[in-house]
Amino acid sequence: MVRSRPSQPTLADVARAAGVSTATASRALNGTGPVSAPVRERVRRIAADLSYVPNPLAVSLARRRGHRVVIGVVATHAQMLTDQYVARLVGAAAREADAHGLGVSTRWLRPGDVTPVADAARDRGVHGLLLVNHSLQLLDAVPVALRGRVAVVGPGFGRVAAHDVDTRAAMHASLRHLIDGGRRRIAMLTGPGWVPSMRQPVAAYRASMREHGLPVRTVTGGLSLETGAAGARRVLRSWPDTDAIVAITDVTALGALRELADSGRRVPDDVAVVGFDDVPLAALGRPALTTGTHPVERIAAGALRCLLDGTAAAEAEVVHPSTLVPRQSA
Amino acid sequence: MVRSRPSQPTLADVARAAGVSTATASRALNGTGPVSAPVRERVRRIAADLSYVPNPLAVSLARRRGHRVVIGVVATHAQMLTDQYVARLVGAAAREADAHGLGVSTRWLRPGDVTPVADAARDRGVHGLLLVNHSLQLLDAVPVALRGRVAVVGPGFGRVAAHDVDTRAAMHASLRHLIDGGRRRIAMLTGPGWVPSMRQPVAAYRASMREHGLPVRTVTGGLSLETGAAGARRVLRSWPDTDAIVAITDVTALGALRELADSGRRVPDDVAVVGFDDVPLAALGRPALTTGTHPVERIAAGALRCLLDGTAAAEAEVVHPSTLVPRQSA
DNA sequence: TTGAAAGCGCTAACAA
DNA sequence: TTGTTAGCGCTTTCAA
Repeated sequence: MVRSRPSQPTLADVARAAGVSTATASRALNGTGPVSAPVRERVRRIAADLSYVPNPLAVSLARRRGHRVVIGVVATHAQMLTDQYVARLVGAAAREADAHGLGVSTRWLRPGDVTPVADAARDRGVHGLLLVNHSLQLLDAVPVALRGRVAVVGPGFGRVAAHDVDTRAAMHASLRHLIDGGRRRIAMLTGPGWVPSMRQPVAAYRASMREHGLPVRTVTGGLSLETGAAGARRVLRSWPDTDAIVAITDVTALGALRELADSGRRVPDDVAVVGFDDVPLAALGRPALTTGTHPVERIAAGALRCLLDGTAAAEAEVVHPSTLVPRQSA
Repeated sequence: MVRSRPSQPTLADVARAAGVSTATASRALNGTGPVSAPVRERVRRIAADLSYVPNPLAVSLARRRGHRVVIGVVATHAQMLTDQYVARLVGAAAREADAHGLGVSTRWLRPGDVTPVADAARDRGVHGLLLVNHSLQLLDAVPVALRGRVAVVGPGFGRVAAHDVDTRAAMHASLRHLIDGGRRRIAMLTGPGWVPSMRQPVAAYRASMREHGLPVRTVTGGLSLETGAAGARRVLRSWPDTDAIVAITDVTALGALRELADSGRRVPDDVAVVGFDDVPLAALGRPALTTGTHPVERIAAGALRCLLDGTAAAEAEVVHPSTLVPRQSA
């Protein structure tokens, strides 16, 4: 089959110009296997001269690995894929992926539906899977074919490589800040029960409060502004003497802030409020929200990297620190 | 070379089971080329029975096309890649890409530096390029090798396929809303000059104001809260009787809102404010910001789709409508 | 309407 | 330390 010469130089071109076989050229460029120093240098120089760029498709095909990382987001509604947090995560992953010649794509996973994981295992284009908002059940459904190619953002349950923010330490820091500021009757607005990553801070809150001999006051909520406001209302009704509220997320905290304003309480004078996530809005609102940072970019980069390096098999649980940002609300 | 049988069925397996050649099987499954109806049916059924999933890498390699879409974001700082707008765009693109078995990655382009575009053309893994915040100069630097595989978010200058929000109509709608509400002395906070997509709304503002016989009052700004506040301050100093401000983005508008509050003006009583983008914060703040929606998800999906379909060559300029969301600020 | 076979560009097992 | 060569799984000529 005669075909017009493609413009891009291939490994064969480099090898020919260097007077070696493609195998040697491959070894020289990848640093894999034995190659004499002079040959390696020559091959590399010639590759540079020809401005040779390996075809990542051919590389991946030959290495039998996929070309993209699928970010599986567990959510009740497809709309949650456009959530700020998810977008931040995907953006960071997409950036990290570029350096490796890979791409990322996102996929919606319904809670309880594990078939997408099996599908991913069957798709040879999938290099790895990054799970968000996953449950333990989902991790248990990961087929062997995908072993070592799965990482999660959140708790790993000792099953897979996991990258998470240190919500426990963040909660301790928030409570310490409040207690140091003289608050004693501190209530917590928690998240919905189906998100496992939101159970840890609640546990930390309980433990910390007990440890300080302070009353435990929790109200279960959602993740929206409205549920935050409703939660604050419930708190004030149940325990009118509450002098501080810690919320599971900034959005919840902002809802609480609004409710407090509407009910005539002064923040932070009457009630202090602390959030978590440090969304852009936190710094801009009035009063500006005291909150803990969420190093999403670092988490995404870390998780993606261990997926790309094949480090996922290590099943490491990396916890990224959060920093308390004191502003006006507490 | 002996190798353990891989678990995934290949096209060869399907062809063998159907008693045809791989060529016929390929044609039958892809619907390309002539295949008799019964053969096609048989092949498809067998493929389904075997739960055959084509290897996207092999497909792409054979078809000589890339496996990922690179989103090139022109920005002065790398940090702008973590911008809300960009994250929303990337998130939407990643979602759309998944259905096509592709991935996306992002790359930072410094203003004026066109080498990354040439690099992308040289990388056989790049299926297409999606440019954001691009300049005309950048589009002119697109090498022929990339022709028809580039799409942009923003103005296409008649060079490439372009998807954009209808900023012109959005500006007209905002001004109509203000004028209907009795405002006459309407100032505009514009964006930095190097972002070409931000010139159109300014032009629309000028045209519309002239058309109504109203005074044109523009103040050049940045895209941050601070520059928004500074812009509002300049407006009030230059034209103290200003009764409305339209801002190039929501963040700028929020900055103006804060400045107005600090200077004791009531919104919307003394001065009305309209933004653009409809960021989450717009609805949550007090007063809630009147703004125009920015259908980023639809823009990203559209741009990506025309990249994947090869429709990019059509050089179509698709303009997505924006909707005015009246809230408290105007 | 079908099949044989030549790629696509690279990696890695094996022999030398 | 190097080269030969058989894949990786699919598409697409070309001849039948």
